[in-house]
Amino acid sequence: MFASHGFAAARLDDVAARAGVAKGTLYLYFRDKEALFEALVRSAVSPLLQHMSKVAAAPEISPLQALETFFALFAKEVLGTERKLLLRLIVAEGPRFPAIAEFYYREVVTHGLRIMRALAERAAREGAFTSDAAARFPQLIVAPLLVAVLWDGLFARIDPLDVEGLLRAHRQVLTGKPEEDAP
Amino acid sequence: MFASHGFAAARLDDVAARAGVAKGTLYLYFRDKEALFEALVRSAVSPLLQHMSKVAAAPEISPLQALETFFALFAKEVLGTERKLLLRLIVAEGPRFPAIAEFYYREVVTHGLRIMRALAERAAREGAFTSDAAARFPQLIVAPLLVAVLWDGLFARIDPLDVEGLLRAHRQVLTGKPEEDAP
Amino acid sequence: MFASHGFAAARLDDVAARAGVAKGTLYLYFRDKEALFEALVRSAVSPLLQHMSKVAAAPEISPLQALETFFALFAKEVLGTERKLLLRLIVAEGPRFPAIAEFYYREVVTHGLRIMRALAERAAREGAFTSDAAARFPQLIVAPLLVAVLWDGLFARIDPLDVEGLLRAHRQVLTGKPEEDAP
Amino acid sequence: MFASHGFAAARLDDVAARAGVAKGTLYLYFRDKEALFEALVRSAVSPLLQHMSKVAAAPEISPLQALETFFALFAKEVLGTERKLLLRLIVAEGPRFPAIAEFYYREVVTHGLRIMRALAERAAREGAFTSDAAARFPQLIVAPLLVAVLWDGLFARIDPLDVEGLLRAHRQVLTGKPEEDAP
DNA sequence: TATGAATGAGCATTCATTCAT
DNA sequence: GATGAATGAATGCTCATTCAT
Repeated sequence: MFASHGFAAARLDDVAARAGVAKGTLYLYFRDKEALFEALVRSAVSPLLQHMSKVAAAPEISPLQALETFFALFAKEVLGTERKLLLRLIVAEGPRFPAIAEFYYREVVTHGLRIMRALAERAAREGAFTSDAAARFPQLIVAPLLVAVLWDGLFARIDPLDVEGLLRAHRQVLTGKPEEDAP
Repeated sequence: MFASHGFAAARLDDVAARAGVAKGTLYLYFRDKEALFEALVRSAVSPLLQHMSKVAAAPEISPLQALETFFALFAKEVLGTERKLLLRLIVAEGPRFPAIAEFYYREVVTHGLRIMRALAERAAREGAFTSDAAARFPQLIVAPLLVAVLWDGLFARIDPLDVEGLLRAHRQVLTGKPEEDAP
Repeated sequence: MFASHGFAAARLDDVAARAGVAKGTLYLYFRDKEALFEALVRSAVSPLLQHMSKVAAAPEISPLQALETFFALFAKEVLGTERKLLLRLIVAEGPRFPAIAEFYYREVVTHGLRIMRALAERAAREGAFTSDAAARFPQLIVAPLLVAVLWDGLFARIDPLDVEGLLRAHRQVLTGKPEEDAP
Repeated sequence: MFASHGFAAARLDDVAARAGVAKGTLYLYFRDKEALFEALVRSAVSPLLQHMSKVAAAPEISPLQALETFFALFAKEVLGTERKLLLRLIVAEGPRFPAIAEFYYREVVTHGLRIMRALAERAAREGAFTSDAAARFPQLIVAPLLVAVLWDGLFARIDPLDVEGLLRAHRQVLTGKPEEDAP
């Protein structure tokens, strides 16, 4: 409900109904709507973390392979599931919920950027990336993923995005190669 | 009010107060809250479009210069003003206001991407970009800008972003050059 | 507007529009909505009075003929026109507008009943009516007319009323004749 | 509240206060103001129906006695109670609430007229009525009752109606007898 | 005299929150 | 623990009324 309606427009009636409990029951577990919302985000974030850890724990494969794997995982496990809604939710409601934003920053953003940075540094060292720019600003690696998620939410019906093509092109830019080798 | 509170949480009382009119007056000009919201977005978007067109219509400057100008303009006119709130607003409320999303797509996204595509094609042809990847997916050029806006709204207080550095690094990645010439 | 929507639901916007003037103009002529309403009713009542006078001024025809004439006039000039709305309006809003009710009583009801009473007295004297009951309660003569008006407003769409038949039957009852002579 | 103020002017605040509940509580039981209004009419009408059925189901009493009983019942249970307000309410608001009008027609009018018609037919057959006019248009029997209710609402303060006298005179007219036997 | 933009009190409706059972 | 009926503050919207032009 929160993901599809936003914080303010989500009704606790519906939340309770979807949870299969009475509305009053919610208040046994959460002080108020905000607390429920924050708990939801926190709990929804952990699977995201686990997925990220998987990628991070990947064995010694080349940076490019790691990037490809990461992108594929993202496409499948975030864009392909309701997890994309979580991302949108944080972007939409974060500014009004500093606690949420901070939590998300601490639990997801720093981890993710650390992994991306390590990847980019290795890639720069090994010559896979044309510079250490992405290592200094690992946000550059993730930015198109975020665009994909938001595009999906906003314009999917008008002009669906070729996510795979976008990510392939993104890798092309990062590696500076005019053409990507067929897999 | 919309930008800082979101659509649902913005109260028309406050909107009217800020506008210096009585609540009823709003209804002389807008059918309802939603119409007011759409009008706001429309009106706030026009100057953005004009700015973009200016850059696009720039005469014979190199693609890299155009990129730099564009980024600078963005940093100053969007990130440096309340317009960044508008962007966040659209991202946050767009999914629930298809009309807004479609309007924004038609009026802003297509224009913007067309300009970026033209720029990227020229850059690819002239060898300024390492490939035509950005020409095929001009979203790649804009993605870090969006990230900058969202980062600003979410994490500015915790970990402010070096926007200039980010954009410089972004240009570095796009051009494939290990280091950018000092301006 | 008042007739079809009732006092409360009639909007002065619409009244002004139908009158072809601006809303503010109404207030040049009427202190407020109530004053306008009362003026409307007062002015609409006068044609009713004129019609009644016609009947009253009828030459020396038999009571039965007078009755027939009166009923026919009513069917044509009240039920067949928008005047029936006025009647409904007074019935509906009268209880909340004592001034209206009193005015209507004074201007219409007393006149009407006086005429009916005179008619009934003559009819009783001449043996056209079976008793002086209708002379003592001339409302009895008018009651079916009122029923016809209200029925028209409430049930016309479900079960239209044969007004002519009703009034013929009513005359039959009043005169006590098993069958009415064909005219 | 509805009866004394009309539908539009009745405030749910007052309704709730009179019901001894909070305003929000009303919406637990009725979808909106209109639904509440319809429910009110429905609930107020049922006792009326039951009373009527009682009289109708009366065993072997003469038509005249039935008529007398019916009129007495009406005087006591409608004119003597707040139910008369209901009648006025339906007359006043019916035209704007077709559902109400139809419901009232189906549930009350048809029943009532059927009973009156049966009574009138028997009376005509037995010679108690001078013709079958009232059997063909049973509205004629009820009309003075309606007049009594409306008169009460409109002119009671100016010129109270002798209801008993009116109804006695009405029976006189129906039966064609110059004078009614003392009971 | 006429306008119509502006007003703001008023009201129906919603929904987060409470609490007796 | 769980319920769900009840609450009442909050808010979008309407419309009679005013008044500067």
